[in-house]
Amino acid sequence: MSEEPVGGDLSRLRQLNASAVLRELRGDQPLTLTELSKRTGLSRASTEDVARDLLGRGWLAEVAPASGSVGRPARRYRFNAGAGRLLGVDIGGHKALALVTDLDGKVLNQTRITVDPEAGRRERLAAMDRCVAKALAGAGVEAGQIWSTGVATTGLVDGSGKVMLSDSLPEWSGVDLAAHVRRLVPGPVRVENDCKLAALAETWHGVARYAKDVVFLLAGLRTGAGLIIDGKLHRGFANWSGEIGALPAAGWLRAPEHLTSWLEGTAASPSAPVEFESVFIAARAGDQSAVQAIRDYVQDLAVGASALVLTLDPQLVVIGGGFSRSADVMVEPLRRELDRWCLRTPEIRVSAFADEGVALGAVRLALDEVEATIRTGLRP
Amino acid sequence: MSEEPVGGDLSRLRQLNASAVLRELRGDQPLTLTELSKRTGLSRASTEDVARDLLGRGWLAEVAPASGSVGRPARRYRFNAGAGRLLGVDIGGHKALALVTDLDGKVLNQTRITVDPEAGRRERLAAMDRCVAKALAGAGVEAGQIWSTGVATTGLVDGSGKVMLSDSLPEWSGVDLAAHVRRLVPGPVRVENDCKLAALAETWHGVARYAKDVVFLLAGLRTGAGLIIDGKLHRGFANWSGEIGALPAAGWLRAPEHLTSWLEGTAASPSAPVEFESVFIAARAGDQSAVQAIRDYVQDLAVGASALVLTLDPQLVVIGGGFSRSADVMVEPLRRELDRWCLRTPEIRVSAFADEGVALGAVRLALDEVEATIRTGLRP
DNA sequence: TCACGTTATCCAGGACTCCTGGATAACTAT
DNA sequence: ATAGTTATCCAGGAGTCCTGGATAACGTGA
Repeated sequence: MSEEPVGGDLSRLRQLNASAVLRELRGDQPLTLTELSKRTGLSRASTEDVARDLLGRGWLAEVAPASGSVGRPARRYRFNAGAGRLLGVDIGGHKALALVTDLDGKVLNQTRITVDPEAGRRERLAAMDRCVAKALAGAGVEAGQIWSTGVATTGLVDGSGKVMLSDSLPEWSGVDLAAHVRRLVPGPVRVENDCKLAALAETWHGVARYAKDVVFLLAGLRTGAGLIIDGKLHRGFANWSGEIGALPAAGWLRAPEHLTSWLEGTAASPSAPVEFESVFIAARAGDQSAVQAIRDYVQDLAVGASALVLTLDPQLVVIGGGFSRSADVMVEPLRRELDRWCLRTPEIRVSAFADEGVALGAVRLALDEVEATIRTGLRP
Repeated sequence: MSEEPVGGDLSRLRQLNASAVLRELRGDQPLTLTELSKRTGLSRASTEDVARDLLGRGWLAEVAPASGSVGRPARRYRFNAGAGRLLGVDIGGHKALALVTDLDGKVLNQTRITVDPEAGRRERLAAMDRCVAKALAGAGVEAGQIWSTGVATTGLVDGSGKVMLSDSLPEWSGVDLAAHVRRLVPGPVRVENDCKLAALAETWHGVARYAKDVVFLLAGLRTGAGLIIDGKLHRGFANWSGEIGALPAAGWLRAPEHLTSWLEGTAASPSAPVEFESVFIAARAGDQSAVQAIRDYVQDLAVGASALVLTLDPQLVVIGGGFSRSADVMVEPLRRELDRWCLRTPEIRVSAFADEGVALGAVRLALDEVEATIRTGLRP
């Protein structure tokens, strides 16, 4: 139903076999032709032909042969991640973050610029531009070398890359991010919601690598979710998926207040997200009021999370977002709450990313675009 | 990620092109080679070759040429749905229902047997056997002619076709339905939950034909849901998807009580599901207490439904199950309730099936199995 | 050092599938 | 009848894959 493998020309067959070879080589260790041939099911001779082809086009690179085995040493190939460059941008409330990576997602440069949360559209876009320029310069990459770009933003994004609605950022609804970024870099530009991209990053290089169905919870000043279903990012009909927070019964809107009100009880102001650490630090030190605040928070979080879990029955729940650095104290209470509601409580893991997960997801989005073009014509 | 189109031999290319041709011919009207060639993108000559091949194997049938056009009349082909037979069985609390269909899902025989809700495992299985035998006889089909079989049951089903858990049917947990049915018919047998299959039937021949993301609500004495995501049935990691009713906040357990208590207020006993009609009839006639009972019911139903909708953002919500015959009086209240909670209320449709939807979904499950074998070798 | 086994690479030859383009067939319209 | 139109049939050629054999490169043991 979804993506019917379509037939066609003989060249189409070559394309399929070439992507099969590339897929095998996305694993980390280089492979010999014989190994490749076994994995793809192609004959050795054809594998050789395909590999020669891909090598000529720059998709593969040769690696020094392994020594120490009997027989003639085999040439070894690896995916040439350096063939192209990807750009991932996360434009949020307090910061702009840009990643320049290779085709494996290896970060060549990570640049962060702080942005005034009150900044208007013009100012925020300008900050993003500076951030991108700095990241490109830092990686020693011309804008023209960027193959594909992904952009993450809060709020709801339509298919063409416009921000439809954003309550948290001033003057942000309606901005055509894709068009704006297309002026900076060539190649395709895709825009997506930050929660969704954070989820995507987890299945790519994060803690959800081997799961097909994943619920990602963004736990921070905002609460949100991103869903991976059958290995793919689920968007929904109008890209509104995962917005369970809209249900008052879920309690996601009020959930963070348990933490902010605890902070207000202490001296620190909760304006900067860093300050939030203190609740978790206090809880870890045994402060009962902090423990209780976190418990209340998790209790509210868990109702919505349970709704997501009961709906989808995922293999895995990943906690990310601003609070995830301190999420070790959240996991157990969350598990207990989920046990209360869910028929089968999934595994719970904490994101290993700091705050670059969203931008990495944007890179993955950019890579999706590249891989789609692989399937329909191998360009370089 | 999910189903990577894999390459291979030249024969693999032929397979792909053959399935492309078959896919085009699953549309209702027969096509000429020229039309097929245009739709598949293949050259005319190759299309002819593929069609000749498929015709020889029995997958296609020739239709009398259309007259009245200029030029030489073209031969026309259609999918030969009569090449094989499928069996779909729905084994529920009150009845067993078996469908024998062709490869298009056209029903050749529909047989229903009533079963005592209190019947034990042995008795229920025996009733199912009788039902299947009668359906086969009624369709004039030998068991050996059945290519593939799907079975629907309440409760949760594991991957191998065992019922893991069923609260509603006595002695039903643990029964190995697949193994049992495999003694009746050759060919693959797959078992799945009834809500899920009802959802599948709607996307196949029901009111959800053109939607990729669908929430199906089973509204009856039991309340349940089946999810279609990206055109495919979503099962979840342990096949527990859609069980939002487990969340007390969703209110699905108590929802039908609003209707049963109204019925208890009247003379009729709510044991037989037919009696339920009376609430809806009364409501349609303007009985305010009945209208209120339905409103209360819908209000409880809508909370869980909203959770599903907010999670997935489907294009469409389909109402099926025992109450769906009378669902016209439910649609408007449901829409109003969903409007209260959802960011975007999807289209709401009522299933057009009576109670054979579940069995038809079982047939679709059987057909999935057949189509999978098409992609890896065209047998007959 | 050299033959030998092992493994990889290279090189036809053959089979299959698709494409192109032209010749032939069948039907309608004038 | 003849012209026009569309479908079918029939090579010939190109691309891709497979098989199997010849050659190359390396380690091992005599």
